[in-house]
Amino acid sequence: MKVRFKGKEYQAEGGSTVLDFLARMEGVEEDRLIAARLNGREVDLSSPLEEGSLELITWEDEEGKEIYRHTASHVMAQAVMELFPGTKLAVGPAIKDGFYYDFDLPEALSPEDLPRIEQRMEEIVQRDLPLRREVVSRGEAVELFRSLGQDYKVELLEEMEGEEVTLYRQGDFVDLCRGPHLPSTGRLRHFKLLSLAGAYWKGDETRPMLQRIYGTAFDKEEDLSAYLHFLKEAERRDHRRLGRELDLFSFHEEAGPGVVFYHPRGAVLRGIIEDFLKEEHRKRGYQMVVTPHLFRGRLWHESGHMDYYRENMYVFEKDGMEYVVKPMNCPGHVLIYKTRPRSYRDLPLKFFELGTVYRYERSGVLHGLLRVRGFTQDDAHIFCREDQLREQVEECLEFAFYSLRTFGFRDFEVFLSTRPEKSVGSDELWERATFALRDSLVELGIPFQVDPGEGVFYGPKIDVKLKDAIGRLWQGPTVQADFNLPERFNLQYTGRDNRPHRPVVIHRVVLAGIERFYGVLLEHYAGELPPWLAPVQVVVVPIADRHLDYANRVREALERAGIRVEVDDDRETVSMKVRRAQLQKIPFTLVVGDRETEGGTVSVRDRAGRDVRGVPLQEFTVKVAKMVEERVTTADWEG
RNA sequence: GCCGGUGUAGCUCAAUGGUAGAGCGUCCGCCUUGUAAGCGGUUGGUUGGAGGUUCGAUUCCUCUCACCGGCUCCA
Repeated sequence: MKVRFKGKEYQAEGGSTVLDFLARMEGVEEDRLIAARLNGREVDLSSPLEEGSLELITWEDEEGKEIYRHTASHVMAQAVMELFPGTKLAVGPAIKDGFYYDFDLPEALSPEDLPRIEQRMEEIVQRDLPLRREVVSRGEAVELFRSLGQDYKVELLEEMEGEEVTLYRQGDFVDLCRGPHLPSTGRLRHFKLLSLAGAYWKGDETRPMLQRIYGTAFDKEEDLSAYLHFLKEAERRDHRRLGRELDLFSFHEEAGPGVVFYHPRGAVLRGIIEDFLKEEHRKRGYQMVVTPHLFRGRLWHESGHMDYYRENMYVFEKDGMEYVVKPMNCPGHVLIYKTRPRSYRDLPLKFFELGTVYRYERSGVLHGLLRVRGFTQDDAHIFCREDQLREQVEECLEFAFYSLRTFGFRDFEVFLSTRPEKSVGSDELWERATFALRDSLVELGIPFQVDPGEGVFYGPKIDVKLKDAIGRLWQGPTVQADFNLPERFNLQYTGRDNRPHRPVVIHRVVLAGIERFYGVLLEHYAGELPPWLAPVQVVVVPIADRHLDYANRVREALERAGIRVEVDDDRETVSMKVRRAQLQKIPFTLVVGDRETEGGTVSVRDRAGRDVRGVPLQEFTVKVAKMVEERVTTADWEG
């Protein structure tokens, strides 16, 4: 039979396996092979060869990593079964950067068990057990897993369609699995178990809680250590730690979870972000508004929030009246819209607010600044005609990208989220809104993915996710088209025809929740904020007491140029003061002693430790002021 | 909310049922200092909170709060 491989056609014998064939091919390293793609299907190396086209799957392919890690999850499952007899297996897929397996265990695992399990995995690797694929009828499989007491597998089988299923066996271990897999457990090289977690069976909180073990596996040792290094790096950048170390913000048990206290330095950074937003919105024709935090419940019934969002709202009663702490700003903006008749000539009308909202979040989900209960959005509502929708959405997206780039983010991923199950409004309205968003993205040439069912209850949305310095994605701007809100509140404008018309509302945020953005920003820069964002931009270090006067003159000169500067006048050594400034991640440290005092200069040390002496004060001031003005994203003194 | 873990001085962490400790920090001296820790002393704790077991609890048990890793949810 004929087999096509890498553009050439080969004659192959019947009855041979994929591996038999590949092993004979030029440039194929047998022990690097993971699986193969035969006529478009992913198959095991041990599969029988068929006529058609054959492609390699190696570690370099995404599928290769997946298969490799999926096998790792089977090895882990076998290890757990051996160590904890009676364990019931749930599911164990490969995920981004690793794998997990969910178990129903007779006892609770503790982190100390992970090394034991890892060790047993090593042994299984040593045994070099072949992974054998087996095709059986669904009935047989049900019988097998029932006899093994594997109830979850039985449940999975009962929900599956088709009459045949595949099993994979390695030694005594058997699992229901589509495959493919590595040819044998001996092929698994570098792996590590990372953490333990609870997880509901099928992600359903009404179903049993299982124990999940997360791990990762790599082909090469250096890739594993690079990944472990990445995890360390993420920990080093943890904004919660930076917030404490840099004295930016805190949380307090006595104040309740999920509400942030910004310290003086932290408030400076927040102020810079807010000033940026106010200025940019003003430039783009937004009108700033301010609305209260507390409304009567009535408004939220009208808006639909009480029906669709109540579990997230703080609702209480006073004087027999229902009140709501606002979880969103839209109803407030609508009230302002409705204070007078609007003409088509007023549109688009763009109301912007740094609106602080409170949303009840379940206690287990709170996470530093990234997930809080009280936060401020750079929220705007654009009231426009339907024919202006696309152009307005495009403007929003451009605004968002401009802002993110200014703050130093370069890479983005864009998602279009469609109608969720729990939602208001007719199919027709949803369709129109969804198409408007899609068209804007297409018009701007922005690549995007569709996220089905992930829209908000009142409309579809575009989400922009930003990639940080170490490649993690974070939720950023969103733009939502809403035909429902205008309907509910009976919003109108007078058209050219002197008749009432219904406007469309666009909800959009640029940096989104300021708290979340703040946290992401800290992690992105690992606390080493560029000069325009750094709460303290310069620390002046006088060498001895006699240099204090000059240090203060330097400070005043810098302050006159609008630079945020402090003098470290503690009676400490220069080394100590430099160290403190470095640990505080201050962009520039100026050491001043006799030479500087005489010459009217400063010694500049930047965060990277570069040290340039004898810089004229004037030159330093101008250069830093320029860095701030230009909002550069680094703080290197030279280069 | 659920599963697991953790809560000891401002921070990082010791103390396995028998009087709660270290380093750093704070404060006070001395040193007047040239680019990431000068020296000495001092201060600091209802061991997250409440209850229980015990002659005795940081340690064991129950409840509760907060935090951490996840699940679910989400800006």
